[in-house]
Amino acid sequence: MRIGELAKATGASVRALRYYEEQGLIDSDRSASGQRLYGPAAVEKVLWIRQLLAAGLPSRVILKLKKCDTDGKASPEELTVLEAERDRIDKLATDLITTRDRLDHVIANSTPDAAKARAH
Amino acid sequence: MRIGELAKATGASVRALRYYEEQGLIDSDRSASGQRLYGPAAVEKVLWIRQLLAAGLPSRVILKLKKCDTDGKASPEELTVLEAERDRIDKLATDLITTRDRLDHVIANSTPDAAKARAH
DNA sequence: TTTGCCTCTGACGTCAACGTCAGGTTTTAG
DNA sequence: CTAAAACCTGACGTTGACGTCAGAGGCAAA
Repeated sequence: MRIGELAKATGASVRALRYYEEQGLIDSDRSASGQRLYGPAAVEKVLWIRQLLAAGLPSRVILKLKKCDTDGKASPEELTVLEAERDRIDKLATDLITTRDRLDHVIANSTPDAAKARAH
Repeated sequence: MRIGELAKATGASVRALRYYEEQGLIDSDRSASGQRLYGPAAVEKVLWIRQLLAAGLPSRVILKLKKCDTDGKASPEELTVLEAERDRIDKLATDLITTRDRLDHVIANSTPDAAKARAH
């Protein structure tokens, strides 16, 4: 598949895909004329990258992760970084839940028919 | 308390606190010479703001939220925005959990003593 | 072959949440 | 009284993940 098709399949923009390649996060074959060509496995890879980006991992760290993934091994320092990221994500997730709950509470108090509840 | 003390109490930098004020997220009294003075309640307010920022809410949205909080009511459109943010946070949190799990899996496979497991 | 869309490589623009520096005033410790 | 530390207002710098534009070439249909 070409880059436009991969973009549609993943939700990433064409620019984003070129950026990922520029950062070393994905690879591509090239046609005789220089156009990028991807196998079907690229879809999953890009989706995974986007999940990690959404989780706040910078592309440098995702690059480490990719090496671990392909090599099946990591240096102790890299491993430390990855574990730190995992813990950060974990804390972030639980913090987000409490934030959502508080936000929900504020919304409830701002909802018109909450006047009754407050009046009580 | 003055701005430096509030910074230490909240973990925010002095610059960040001035930025929050600039965006209308917090208020401050001023001393005769123009220095910012805060009541003890400011600590909680700032911590809440930081939670929301960490959750990815832009300051514009946090400003809406502040108005709802002080007024105890919101316009329907504002309410829609806030509910959308809540849902976004909710989805983000669950996505983060699955991302962490996948990341954990990769880490396990990259750990030296995982060779045994793979060899099996 | 011409039309219209896709793709290419630079390269500059953007945006939010601050960091940082300059140049000056204020507060506090000794 | 003085020096260090904290504070003030601008204003410019930074960072990451792209958006956007320019100029040139590639590809399928009619």
